[in-house]
Amino acid sequence: MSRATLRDVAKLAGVSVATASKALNGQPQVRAETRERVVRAAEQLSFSPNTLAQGLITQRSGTVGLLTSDLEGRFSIPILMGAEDAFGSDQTSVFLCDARGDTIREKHHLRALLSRRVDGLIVVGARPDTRTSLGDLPVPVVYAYAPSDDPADLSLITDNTGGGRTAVDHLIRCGRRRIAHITGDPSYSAAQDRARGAVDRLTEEGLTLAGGEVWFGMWSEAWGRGATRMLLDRCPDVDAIFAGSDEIARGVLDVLHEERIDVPSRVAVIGFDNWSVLAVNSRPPLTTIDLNLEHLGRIAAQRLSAAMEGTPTSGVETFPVRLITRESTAPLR
Amino acid sequence: MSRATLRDVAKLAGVSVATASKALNGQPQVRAETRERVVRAAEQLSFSPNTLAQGLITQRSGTVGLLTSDLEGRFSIPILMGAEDAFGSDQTSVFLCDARGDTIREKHHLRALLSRRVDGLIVVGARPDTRTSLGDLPVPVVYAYAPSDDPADLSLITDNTGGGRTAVDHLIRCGRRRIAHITGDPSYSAAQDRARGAVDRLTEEGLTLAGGEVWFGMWSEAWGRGATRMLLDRCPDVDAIFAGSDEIARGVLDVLHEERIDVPSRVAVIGFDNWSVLAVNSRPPLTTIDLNLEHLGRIAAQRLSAAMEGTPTSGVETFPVRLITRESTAPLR
DNA sequence: GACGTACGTGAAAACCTTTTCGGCCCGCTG
DNA sequence: CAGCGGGCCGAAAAGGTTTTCACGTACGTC
Repeated sequence: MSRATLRDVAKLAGVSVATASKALNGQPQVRAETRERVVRAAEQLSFSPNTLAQGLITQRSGTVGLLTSDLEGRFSIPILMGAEDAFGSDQTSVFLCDARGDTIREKHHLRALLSRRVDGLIVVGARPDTRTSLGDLPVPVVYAYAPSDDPADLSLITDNTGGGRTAVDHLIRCGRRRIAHITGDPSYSAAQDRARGAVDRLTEEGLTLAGGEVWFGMWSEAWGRGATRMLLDRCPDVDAIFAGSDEIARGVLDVLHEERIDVPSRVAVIGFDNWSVLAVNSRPPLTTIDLNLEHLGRIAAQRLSAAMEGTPTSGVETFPVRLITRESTAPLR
Repeated sequence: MSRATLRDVAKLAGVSVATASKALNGQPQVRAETRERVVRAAEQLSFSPNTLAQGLITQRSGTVGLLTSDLEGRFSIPILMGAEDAFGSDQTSVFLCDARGDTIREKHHLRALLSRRVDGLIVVGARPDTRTSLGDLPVPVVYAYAPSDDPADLSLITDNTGGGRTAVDHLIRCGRRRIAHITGDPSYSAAQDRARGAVDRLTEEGLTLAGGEVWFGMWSEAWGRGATRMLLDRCPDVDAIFAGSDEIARGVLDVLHEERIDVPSRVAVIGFDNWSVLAVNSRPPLTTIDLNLEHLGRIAAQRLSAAMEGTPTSGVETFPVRLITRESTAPLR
């Protein structure tokens, strides 16, 4: 395969480049018969227009940058996928850049992306805490997952507080009253927010946390196991555990299983993240909260498109999470 | 921030665009003093060259496409990361496209990428079986993880056979003699290859598989659990289990734990993939085989660069895997 | 003082496409 | 028959950069 240009096509069709261009782009001022000839010539040479040249003149590159710090992580990928399919793949392609949490690498990538004249930028954080704004750029930017600290930017985030509330609400509806919350690193706003949502819902019901307080620790199975042992020790009549992540939930389930405490009949367990390799394969399969990240990605793409068309928005938009019920929770009795 | 062009810079510096270009690109035929003036002007306007225009004339877009079918999966990401850092991020940016296993979507993406004049293409499969070649393209292509069926293409794959051999070799060195192999879907060449490597190594040692044959099934924890129960039933004196994936290994560990069979003192367990969320957090942490995919990605980028520079290669290159020892294996006694 | 050389600079072409505008031809109207 | 309008096409400019080549100046050499 070689590389035909529009001029080659025009020559083969016996017309000028201008006409060839119009023919291929569906412009009306070209006779049907001529158009047909051009189209055939283009096919014959397997012509595909040089997007660089197009971008040069339309001032639109048809590309966007996705700047992440969480490539190995599991948050940016679903967002990326959502974004990818919200932009028609023929219209817009996405440049993926992973800054690996390094600010200077991020600057570097940013520079490269601007140099490539991306039409917009999606910035995905590694954790849901606010991050510093990229400042004023010549292209629109959407922050996803981790919000920008500048209210003039547009940030799209998941509703962690609502997630905590939803989780506890589900447990209450299952008839549970002695609900504990084991979660991860307290320096994560996600941990704080989920806990707050959980406690709020309990309070509404006139309940307090089993175990007396939130069990903060680490985002790991090991912590889930350790905390569960301590919890059972201190509060053996607990009838539900809300884990701050699916990893933690796996640890919780593991210990309950070891102690021959049946899930869900005696203790219900709910996780967070819907990380399917963990949630689907656990014993029993884990009820959990899905962050709906593909949706977030799709919306990010839409907002970015809107901004590119000239109608930017700003502020923080919060998106609801979704309860995924599996078998680790069930009504009492 | 606005968008300065080279002309603006030139005007501000009081030189022609030609001179400005040469000054910024380190061409020798510019007086030092002039260069300095241009550079300052460029900084002042925060000029960044339009890569589209550069690409148009140099016939190099400085981009490559990464075409995958496994974005949600865990194979393409490490490869992508390896590739990303092998290309200097300032030299080359990567377009990420996920075909989601759909051939027509793949064609679509391919068309778009060629239209964007990518300088090269990396194709990553979702599973390690051979895939049909994309055929003759105007840019070099490297197939990674899943090899192309056309020997004229260059394919980079992991050594699954060697991995199976390495796993069993390690178990043998731990003094194990009654080694079973529980693995996934037999339609995957990965499953077949790993099994073959395992059996070969056993044969060299004059051993046969505990349980009589390879236990093919599914790539899931549940199958790992089920198979282990059957295995213990039929062959209670097994002293090592080689699991075809870390997921399966988790299932294996789970049942052994349930049956109060100590790992590694009575039965050693080794997994495959080094999927860290599974392997690191298991009880005990899992010895496993790492596919070294970042390395594969880096090599893919290097081979692609070489091909872009005019020295293409072809055939299938196989890359060694790596044993990661944790605590689920140990010498007997 | 004439000439050659080296160096620094600028004009212009090239990359490929889109779009505007002018021109041509045809048929129609008055 | 003159004039006019509409339909179709091509010439040319534009977009931002790199590169080639020619030009001008200053200097050194004979």
